[in-house]
Amino acid sequence: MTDLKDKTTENQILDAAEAVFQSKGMDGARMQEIADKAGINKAMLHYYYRSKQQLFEAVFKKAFSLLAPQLDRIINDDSSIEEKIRNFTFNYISFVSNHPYLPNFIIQELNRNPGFAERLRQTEGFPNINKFKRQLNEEIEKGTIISIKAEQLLINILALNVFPFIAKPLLKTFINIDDAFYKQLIEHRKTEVAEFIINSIKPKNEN
Amino acid sequence: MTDLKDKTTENQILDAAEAVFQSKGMDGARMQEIADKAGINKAMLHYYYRSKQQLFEAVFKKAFSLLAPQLDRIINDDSSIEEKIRNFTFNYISFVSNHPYLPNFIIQELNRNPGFAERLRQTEGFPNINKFKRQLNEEIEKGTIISIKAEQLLINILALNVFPFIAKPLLKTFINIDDAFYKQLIEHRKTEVAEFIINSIKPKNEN
DNA sequence: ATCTTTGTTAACCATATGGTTAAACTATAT
DNA sequence: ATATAGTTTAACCATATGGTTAACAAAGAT
Repeated sequence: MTDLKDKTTENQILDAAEAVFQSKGMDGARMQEIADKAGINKAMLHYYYRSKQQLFEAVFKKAFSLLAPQLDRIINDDSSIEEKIRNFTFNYISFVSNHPYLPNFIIQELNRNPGFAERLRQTEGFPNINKFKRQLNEEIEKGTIISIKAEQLLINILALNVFPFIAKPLLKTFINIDDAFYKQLIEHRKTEVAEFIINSIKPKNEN
Repeated sequence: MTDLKDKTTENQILDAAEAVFQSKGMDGARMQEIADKAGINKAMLHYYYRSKQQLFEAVFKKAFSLLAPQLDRIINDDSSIEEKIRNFTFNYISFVSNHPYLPNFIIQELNRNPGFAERLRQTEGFPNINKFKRQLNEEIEKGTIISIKAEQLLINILALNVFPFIAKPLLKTFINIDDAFYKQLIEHRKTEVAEFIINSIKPKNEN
């Protein structure tokens, strides 16, 4: 019977746990709130996931597995560096716009528990950057891209794409705009960020 | 007597609270741990700062007032956009290298309590971007900088400078390097990030 | 039909946690 | 010396919190 029918409860729990953990973090989350949101008894949480920690890890791994393989796929396909930058930017911002809590959740919890990050590398779909590195160096060699370390470029790509979601409250206040305008800025970034990056790594005087 | 002599206890508390709050966040911090770290009785925390919330806010405001005015000063001085980018990048990365918990602490707590951000705008030293905006638009008019919205450029500048500190555990795993090498990457970024940005906003074919 | 496994609940438990209190201590002013 | 105001402590308190238990319900297997 544990096939598909009674998965409902387990899924209700996971859904509720996602909502609570992702908006309040491990420390701020309360088992009671998760139970309430799932519409079940608190004991059920422990019946399906032994402890808060294990429920949390289930949520975390699911969240991570939603983002990481996406990045991995794009940086390891057959397109050019330039196309990869455009693809990643567009896909990532589109996806995260619909899951705005994800990036902050992941980064926050990795900060709380840095050892966690290491355990993730073993995960299926964890981004491998070797191909990207080789490809970038080839394009630099050919002169189609200026000299830049792959690590730095990858940090820059991630920074420009992820940061606006993580720092939204700060940035909104800083540039003094409301939610609607912020959303609009993000929308523009789906293409602008890629151009910004590409502009930066394209050689000058290319005529 | 409350002049300078007995400020010690109050300062010990604030120092301890800083350490604990900044590494564990509001939710993860424990009053007992702060008391222990300060080497005093837990009741003292409430004697000097009525509640956890008030102690937290003291820590938060101090942290914010360490970063914000620095940014404000740079973007409102008389130098060119290009110089401002170089100055900010160098100063910010240098400063935060010595206070690595600060950016994550601030951004995390603003996410936990977005209303907090609004209250900060009144703060002395809160960055005002109007001059930067005007200046940027003038330079764009003159053709020394390509067309870009001030808001987007500011987001990009902050993203490239701040993100590597916030996402350190993720990035370390992602690009598969140890602490020493990460430190080195950051060191390079003190100048590289500015060049990256400037490269991106400088018109091509400038000869 | 009834035994067994799985799912669910209400009540309970031990401990952690933010906060309080009353008494003791310290030092200064008179 | 001693009254006074500020400082510090140990003990205490109410509540929140993660987790457990025992009894009960549902459903499949025999």
